[in-house]
Amino acid sequence: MTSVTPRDNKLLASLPADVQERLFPHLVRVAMPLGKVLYEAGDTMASVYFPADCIVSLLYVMENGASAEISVVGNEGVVGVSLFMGGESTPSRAIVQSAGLAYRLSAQRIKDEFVRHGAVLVHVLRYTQSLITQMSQTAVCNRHHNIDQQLCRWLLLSMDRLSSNRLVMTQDLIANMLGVRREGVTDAALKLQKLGVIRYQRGKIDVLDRVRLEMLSCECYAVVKTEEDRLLDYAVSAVPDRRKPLTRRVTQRS
Amino acid sequence: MTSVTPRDNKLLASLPADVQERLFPHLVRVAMPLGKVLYEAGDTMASVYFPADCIVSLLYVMENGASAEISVVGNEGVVGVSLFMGGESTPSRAIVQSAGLAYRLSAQRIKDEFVRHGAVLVHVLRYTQSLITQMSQTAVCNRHHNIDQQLCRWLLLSMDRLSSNRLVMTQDLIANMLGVRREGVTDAALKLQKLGVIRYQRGKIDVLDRVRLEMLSCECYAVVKTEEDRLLDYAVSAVPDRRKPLTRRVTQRS
DNA sequence: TATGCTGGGTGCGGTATCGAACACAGGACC
DNA sequence: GGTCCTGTGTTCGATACCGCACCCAGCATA
Repeated sequence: MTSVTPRDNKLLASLPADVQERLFPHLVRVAMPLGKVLYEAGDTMASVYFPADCIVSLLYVMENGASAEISVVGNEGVVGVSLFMGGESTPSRAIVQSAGLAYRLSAQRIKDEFVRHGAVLVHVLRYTQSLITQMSQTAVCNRHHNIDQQLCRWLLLSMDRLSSNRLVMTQDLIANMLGVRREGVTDAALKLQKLGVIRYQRGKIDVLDRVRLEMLSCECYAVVKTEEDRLLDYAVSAVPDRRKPLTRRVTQRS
Repeated sequence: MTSVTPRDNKLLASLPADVQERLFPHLVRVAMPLGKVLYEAGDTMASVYFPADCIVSLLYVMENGASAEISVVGNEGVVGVSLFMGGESTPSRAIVQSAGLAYRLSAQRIKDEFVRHGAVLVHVLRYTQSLITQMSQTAVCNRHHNIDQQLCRWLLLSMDRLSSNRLVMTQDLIANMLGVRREGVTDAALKLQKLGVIRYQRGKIDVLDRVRLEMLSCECYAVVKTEEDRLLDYAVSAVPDRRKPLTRRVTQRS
């Protein structure tokens, strides 16, 4: 818990040493309790957040109150891409889905760094593209796949962003994220439990058989994961304009 | 038809004069016939396309062949944002949804221009953010709104990208875009026709009452349109880092 | 022990959409 | 004129999900 450092965020960790030296002194470690709202839809953003061990959901809330998660951000990325995209705000809400810590950076710092057109620009843009993939795939998934499959996808995406295979998350909250009824999640979760893939009890979900979970998931998880692996291959992406090999890795355990 | 110029693309038109002078000689005018595939999912992109009077759909195709449009690009934007985002490819297909002309620019030219970190970077990033809004809203719309509403949204988004209020588009194609059955579109279109909002005949759709169409649409159209207006206010966005006023304009006729 | 709250399980009718099959009409082509 | 193809209209049963209502179990608190 106290051993968390900025380098727990993979995006930060992958930046060149000189950029890290320049940036890290300005990072503020902040607690991210479950349910904390980082931005409300339309808010002008004052900072970006680099999750260390928490998960943040980007959620659209409709006029009638119904909602749907469009993407999820963990220690592989950053919350608040609109800041460097130039829009300063988005119509979505950012809310903490799994508690933990994050590092906050002021809007001006990230923009200054962005304008230098160095590694930060390259990294955050590639990350943003992976976010676009996740959003697009969510759109398709919402259209074509049933709750059972979507629950699997959601569990996998969440697990990838945590070190453990236990999620602290009620079915009601999951239903809100998926934009479906709580009962629908109950049904799907019951099926998974009967298959021995997960076990849950009052808000705690343990994934017992990840491989089977992947098989039961729709293709959307694999697409997102593959594209993430390709785009966030931070280790070698520090040189701008260097073409990445396009090989797609097979989905595998984190 | 022959009077089309690069300035018919609003993104190009809004660039500063010096950038236009540098860029325009490298633009190639290309025909965009209905159904032409600009990129297949996963293709490495060789060029970007600035639509002049055509519409391009970004489409996800699933393993089982089912598909869904995640966003639509007209003369307000550019096709191929992955090129400057750094990914070089996306898992989506880009396909011409309404025939016309576009201006093609090679991958290297756009990247060179991007690296100068001038108006082009600012413009395309803001445009990309509006694209993100469209994708996100599509995800939510797919989850929560019925075919009737989605058809209205889709017609409005398409009309905004054409000068006329006639769409040349069969119900079957629309169904592919929305990711629903053709019969579902037939039903929805029949209702709209009976209300006197549209008239159609064998692949030609005339919008007779746009105001009513907007009222019948779900909120998703207004959200996307408002955000587009805010982000693509090209006229005054040429200065990097200049903060835009955050006033939201009411949705109105194009 | 009583109470209350939260998380989860179940049942029921309603509805939107699906998959499939078929019928019909406009227009192009011979 | 006849023929064919494409675009549209219609029907029917299946199903996934919804809204609602209610119940039960675990757990904390008094």
